[in-house]
Amino acid sequence: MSSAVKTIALLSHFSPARPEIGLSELCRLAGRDKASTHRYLQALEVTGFVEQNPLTKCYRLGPVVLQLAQTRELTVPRKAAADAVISRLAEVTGETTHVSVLSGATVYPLASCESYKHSTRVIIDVQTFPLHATASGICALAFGPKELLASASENMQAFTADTPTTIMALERAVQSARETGFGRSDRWYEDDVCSLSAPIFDQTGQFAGAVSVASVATRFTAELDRSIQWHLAEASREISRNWGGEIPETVNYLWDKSTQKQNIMEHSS
Amino acid sequence: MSSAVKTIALLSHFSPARPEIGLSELCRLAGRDKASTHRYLQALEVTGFVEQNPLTKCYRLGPVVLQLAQTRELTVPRKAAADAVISRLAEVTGETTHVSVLSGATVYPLASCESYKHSTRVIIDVQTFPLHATASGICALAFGPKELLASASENMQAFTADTPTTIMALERAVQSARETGFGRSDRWYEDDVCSLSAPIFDQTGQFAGAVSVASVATRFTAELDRSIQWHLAEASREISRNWGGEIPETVNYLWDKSTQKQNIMEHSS
DNA sequence: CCGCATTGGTTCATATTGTGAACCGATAGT
DNA sequence: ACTATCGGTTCACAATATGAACCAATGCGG
Repeated sequence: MSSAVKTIALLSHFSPARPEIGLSELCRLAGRDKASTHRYLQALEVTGFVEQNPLTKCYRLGPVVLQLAQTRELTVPRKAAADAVISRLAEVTGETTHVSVLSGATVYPLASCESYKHSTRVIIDVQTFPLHATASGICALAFGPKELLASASENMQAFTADTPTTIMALERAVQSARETGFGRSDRWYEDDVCSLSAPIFDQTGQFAGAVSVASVATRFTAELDRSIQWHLAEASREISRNWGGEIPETVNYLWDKSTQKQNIMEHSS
Repeated sequence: MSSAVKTIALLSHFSPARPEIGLSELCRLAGRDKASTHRYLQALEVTGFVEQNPLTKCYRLGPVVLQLAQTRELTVPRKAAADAVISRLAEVTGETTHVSVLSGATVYPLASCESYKHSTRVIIDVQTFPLHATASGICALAFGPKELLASASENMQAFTADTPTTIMALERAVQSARETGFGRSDRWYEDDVCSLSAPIFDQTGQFAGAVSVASVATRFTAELDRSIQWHLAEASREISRNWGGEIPETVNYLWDKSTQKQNIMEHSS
């Protein structure tokens, strides 16, 4: 691994939950010695990626990240387009919603929105969505480039008792997503969290990301499941359109079928 | 220089004006060979800092920068606080306004706002504000840590025919800023651009950044100058308050004096 | 259709750079 | 006064970065 990657990797330890980190603490988090970590931090400091709180000596993210984000958003204005959609999605479903994007072999969070309908709700605070254990990840495997499966199977960490840890279990989940048009994670990544995801497609016609609803497992009824599916399909259609893409007919067919089935069920009930 | 710094430095070549860059082009911009540049880019790609446009093979900023920016903004929510103020400032002055922050020995842009009052206006598209040639930089030298002067005098590049390039000229500018409470740049960085800056102070009582108005030189009259000074002082007071700081009495006194002098002039006119 | 230029990307012997245990001085709690 | 922690530095040793030369692919003018 290049030293540049090791240096840059330090940045991933900063998060809203842990925005300021001292040298020793960062050593522990990164699993490295003080000398190296300090050198890395100096490299990040001269480039403006971190700055040191002069009072506490702790490090925090620096101002250049704001510049870069602005350029990224002007280049690929995906966040702004997704924000409004997931906000509405959170409102109608009453659950936490989020959008993730695929870059290389990794699914990154792009934006999230919490609903205030319930006093308990899911908080999205992850750096990357594991391919094998999250609804977004399953979506990526089912509708994204097929090389992803290799990456996914390399590291199938068990986050909960239910996380799929065998290739067979993973392939079953992926197959199910391809048949329904939705990724699904039932207490696979966090206890008590059920998630549903719909794939998003961009101007190249490729899988570009996923829009998801994360619900507290205890209130995730079959009815809510159906409702979320319908709204997810709508949300994905809208975001895909905003990103310059459109839903492939094969996927559209799956969603329509799923919706029709629901209508039938609703009529018969 | 560490390889990490060299790697990270590649990111600074991405800007709204040049959001996607090919390998060869980046080699030229960075002044390095293809092999190294390619290795750097791979490091940036695996960490999600850049991604490759699959069609053009060009590289562009990746999604992680958005994550980092979000964390930064939650940690140090300076941009949001400044945005509203510079927007109003742009409206009342009719000129382009911006806010910069000091991190280490570098002044970075944080936010900018263009006025639509005139058909010609200044566009802010810089990565860093040179200490010796911009109003923000002079502010930093005049009111920031005194070590900055050494950094500034190390590289006094002449951007225009009027850029101060001697220590003496620079010290004169800094002295003037200390006496008036405003940084000033009269066609020092770009031809036809006059800028005025007021220092911003944060919760530690230290200089934290500057708020500036950049005007097209040909319409920069003495009257506009006075008007901008008054509004800048107000803007700085407000942003400093938002950032948890307050204006030192010494600076407040300078601004008040400046305003009073203006009143006297207005009365006598 | 050919030749020339340019693209993104790779190889490998060489030389620079990264590494981390041990260390220092400062601070804080017992 | 003792101990533990903090941020930060040193230096012999080991790994990593470097870049000229090299492919293969693409585009373009004649």
